[in-house]
Amino acid sequence: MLQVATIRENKIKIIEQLAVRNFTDAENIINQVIEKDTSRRTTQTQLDDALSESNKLSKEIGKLFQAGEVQKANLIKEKTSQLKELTKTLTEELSVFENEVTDLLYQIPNIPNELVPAGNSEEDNETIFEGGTIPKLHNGALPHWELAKKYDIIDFELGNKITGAGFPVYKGKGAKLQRALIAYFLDKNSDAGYQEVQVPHLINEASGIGTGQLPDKEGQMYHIGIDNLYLIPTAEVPVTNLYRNVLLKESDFPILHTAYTPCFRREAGSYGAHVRGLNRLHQFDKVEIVRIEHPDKSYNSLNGMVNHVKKIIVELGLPYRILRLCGGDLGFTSALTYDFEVFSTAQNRWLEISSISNFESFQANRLKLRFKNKDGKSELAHTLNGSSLALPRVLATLLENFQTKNGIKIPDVLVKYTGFDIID
RNA sequence: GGAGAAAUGGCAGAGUGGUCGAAUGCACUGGUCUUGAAAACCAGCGAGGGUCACACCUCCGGGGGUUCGAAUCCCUCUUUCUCCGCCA
Repeated sequence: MLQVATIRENKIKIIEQLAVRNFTDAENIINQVIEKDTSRRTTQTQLDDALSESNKLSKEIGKLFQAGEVQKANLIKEKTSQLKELTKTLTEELSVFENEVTDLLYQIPNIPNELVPAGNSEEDNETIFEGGTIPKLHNGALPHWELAKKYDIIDFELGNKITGAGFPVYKGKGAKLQRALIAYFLDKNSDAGYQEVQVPHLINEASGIGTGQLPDKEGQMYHIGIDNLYLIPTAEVPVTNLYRNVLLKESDFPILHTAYTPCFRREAGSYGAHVRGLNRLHQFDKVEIVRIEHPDKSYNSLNGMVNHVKKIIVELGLPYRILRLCGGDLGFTSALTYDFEVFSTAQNRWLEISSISNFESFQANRLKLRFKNKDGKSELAHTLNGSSLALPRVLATLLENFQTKNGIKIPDVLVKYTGFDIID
């Protein structure tokens, strides 16, 4: 969430920038924030004064008791009782104002970076780079869900029995290929300086709030009621939350992590033909990269992350494009996002396999993730993350694009991980 | 799951109702000394709100309570440790 101080100081500019994401209610909400925060501060000052007075009197009472002047002490006690009533009222008022301000802040999305193009939907995303070549497939080339059946490497029906739709079972070379991809991605990330971490797959409420999944997107996560925990929708949540309530030194930057985790998403209301096969699942694997950065360096790092992911996709030999998300498609917490899409030849469509974002201080503010700057003041750090990569659609595209009449060829870089070079 | 103990500043560790935001040591930062380093000595050294800056307020695991006054007493939650049980 945004900081009230930032909102106060840049009100006009923020309203303008939020218009890029079609957030039309911005002016109204921002005015309310400022108004409520002013009340909050006034109340805070009144409360502080009352407490100050009360503290003074209490100390006096202490001294009087020690001096044995009980009567005088009792006289002052009456005064403090009145003050106590006052502080109680003010404390309640203060907490109401604080909650009102927080609730308002929760409704305001991150301020889009200047590079974010205006737009309403994914149609308006800006393609900034295309690479690789789309292969010519032989006659009778199949979509990946047919290939999965033909070579018996992914079973979509079997998962129905265990859990339900959207929980596929990977088998034999399918399972091995997926494991190979995970290992390959992790190695690439480690080589680029990202420290590997293994994190919990269940998160508590505070973690969900820290990275912005709660309270806004509660319905997207699986919730375990008995323990009030959520299954992670992405490794971003546990990994970024490693730094919740942390005060860093400037020399700690940059912080780079990579993690492999399964991801669980309810995907409520998104069934249909376009989500066949591996295109959209309730459980899928992903390798994530996360960075904690100095504010001056975060956009540089964002570009570095994009280049890093690009290299991996190029090595795999997939046709791809990089999109800069428009205001309408930009996530609530992000200031600038680049999506990678690969071309799934048999389906004749682009599939998103990575999304790389700079959240600036939006998450850091909720996380209370700060660092001591050169002036010795605490300042919010910047957080970034990206997929490198989401497995199912990479798998789908590999299967489709590298199919031949004799089987599915494994990209050279993966062979040392799979131990085989063809699925037949 | 049962029984007991504990949670204090970056770390260790005092503090059991009244000038305690908190002794002391280590670590860290600056300085003196030194050719340089170490050692020694001097000084500084938690966070948030608030202020032009002070003042002032809040925070001793989280929440609630008792009291004029709570790190200190009570309730509750969480976590950690020890013992027992169970177990990959």
